[in-house]
Amino acid sequence: MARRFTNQEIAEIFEHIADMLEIQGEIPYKVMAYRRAAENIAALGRDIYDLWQEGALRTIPGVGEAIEEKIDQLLRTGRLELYERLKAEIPSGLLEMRQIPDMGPKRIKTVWEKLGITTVEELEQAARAGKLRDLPGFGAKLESKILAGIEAVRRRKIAGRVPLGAAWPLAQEILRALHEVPGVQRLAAAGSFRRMKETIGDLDFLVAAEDPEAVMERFTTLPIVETVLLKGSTKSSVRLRNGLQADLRVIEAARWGTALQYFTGSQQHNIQLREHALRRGYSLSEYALTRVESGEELLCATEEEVYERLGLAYIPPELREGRGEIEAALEGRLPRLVTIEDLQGDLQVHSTWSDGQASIRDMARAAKAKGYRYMLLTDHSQSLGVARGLTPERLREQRREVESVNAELGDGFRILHGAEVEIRADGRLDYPDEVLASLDLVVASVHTGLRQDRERVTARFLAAIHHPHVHIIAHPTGRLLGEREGADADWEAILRAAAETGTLLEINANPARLDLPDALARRALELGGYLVISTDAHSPGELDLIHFGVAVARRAWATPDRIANTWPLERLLRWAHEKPGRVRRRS
DNA sequence: GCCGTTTTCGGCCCGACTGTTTTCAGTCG
Repeated sequence: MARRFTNQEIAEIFEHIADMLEIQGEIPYKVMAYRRAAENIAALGRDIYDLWQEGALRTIPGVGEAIEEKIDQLLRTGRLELYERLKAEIPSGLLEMRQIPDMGPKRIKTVWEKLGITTVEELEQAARAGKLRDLPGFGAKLESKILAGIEAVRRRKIAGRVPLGAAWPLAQEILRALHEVPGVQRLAAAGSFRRMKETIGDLDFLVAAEDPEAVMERFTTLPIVETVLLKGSTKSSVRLRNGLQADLRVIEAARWGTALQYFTGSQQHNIQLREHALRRGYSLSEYALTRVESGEELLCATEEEVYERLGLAYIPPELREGRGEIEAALEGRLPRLVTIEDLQGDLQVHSTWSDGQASIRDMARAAKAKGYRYMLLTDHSQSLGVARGLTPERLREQRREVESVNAELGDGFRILHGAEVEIRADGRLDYPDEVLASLDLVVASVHTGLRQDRERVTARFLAAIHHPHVHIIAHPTGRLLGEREGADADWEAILRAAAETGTLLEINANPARLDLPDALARRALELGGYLVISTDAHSPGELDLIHFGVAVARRAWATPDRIANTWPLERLLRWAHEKPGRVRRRS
């Protein structure tokens, strides 16, 4: 049997195919088709093998007859003829050149054909020897830019995508600085940052101002700017010291709506929106909606106007990924997305009883101050030694403190006594059933053995989900963004079992995790499941991370009703206490 | 290569900036 590919690996193969076809000079639309298919496969909430077996590959947007056949060939035989052929034809060094700024497919093809250059090293030598400048479309300036680009790539001065949480403080710093510039009328961070995507490729800022010069000047001379990549009259790009690129566009306030819409993206959403506009007789750009027939410009000062004039309900930024949101807006079936104000409590909070940094009282006061009605205390269970997990005896002692703080805080807020219980390597839980039964709510999670094989990991999760006293599965995949992949498991089976047993799946709001990922969260909802959004706070300040989790839920199209910590306490507890009945019915 | 309340063929979003150019190609988003 052919080896198993992940969705990610298959997406990468099509991405490489697109790069190689592009260098070969294939028509751009074909290249775009492979890229789009790759993007949608990477963002799939389902295992592509399941779709393959169901004969449903064509339900993936951008997958038609030809690409379906190629996926089938790959999954059946473990090889893809087209891919192997292209790899034989196109030296791999040419693909590496794509990372160098200003080296696109045409220029790569030129140096390859005219000078026989096939590696970055050869490109560097040719540039140093002044051999590039005489090529058609090249010149002395471009030659030195290419050399600088090679150097930047080598010294890893060019960052790939960074986790949203890492980009957050940088964006705030830049926003603060731009806010101080005189004459700035409106200001926003756009792009994938505004869409709250889990990783950010670059930072995009939009400013409305009378005098673009002053804003551009301030932006390009910020202390955290390493180099200015380009600076025009309405657009500047810089590379920040950490390697992240930041772009700024300045426009007049009257065009704010179209500009913000354009700059927020995503590219796929914009393409689809602009196609939709054309069908309705408008050409849409960042400047205006233009009637195609008369050339008349309609200026939109707000995004709401843009969508309204196109006959669409307003589409929140988190949904703008080209995954059906325009059709939904057209038919008036966009979900009413969950907001931070909908939340009534935080369902994963630690204290100094295990590895937290604050007392139960301090955590509870902070939670109450946020307007919550409840908080689930979830210190670690005994086997997690590194986190000073609690023995059953300590857990009983802790209950007394919970009761005393509850009495102190009075009505209107309640600390629920719970625990974050290890799902052990054999699938059993880290406390005996009678201990679990004594808790208000039980959160179960995996911290060790994430690298077990797929069948074993899946079995562990299923065992926990079918346990009558487990109510929430925390940070399910165990991934750490930019550091560690999530566990390899049959997520479809896990999400389905969770939905059937009414086991809640956590969206962990910590920006290092964001787990469940948005695609799996959306699939969980499709399967009829319910989620919670929790911070996993280890200090009072970390309760504020909740907005990252809300963003993931919104990107998963979640309505408030499907997020269990929007429920009143009584409903939440009733739901939990009904679980043993649901488990029995299913087994 | 994908896709369809203009189409199963003929379209496929729109614009800024740079450098190499006498009017535009390439890259990028």
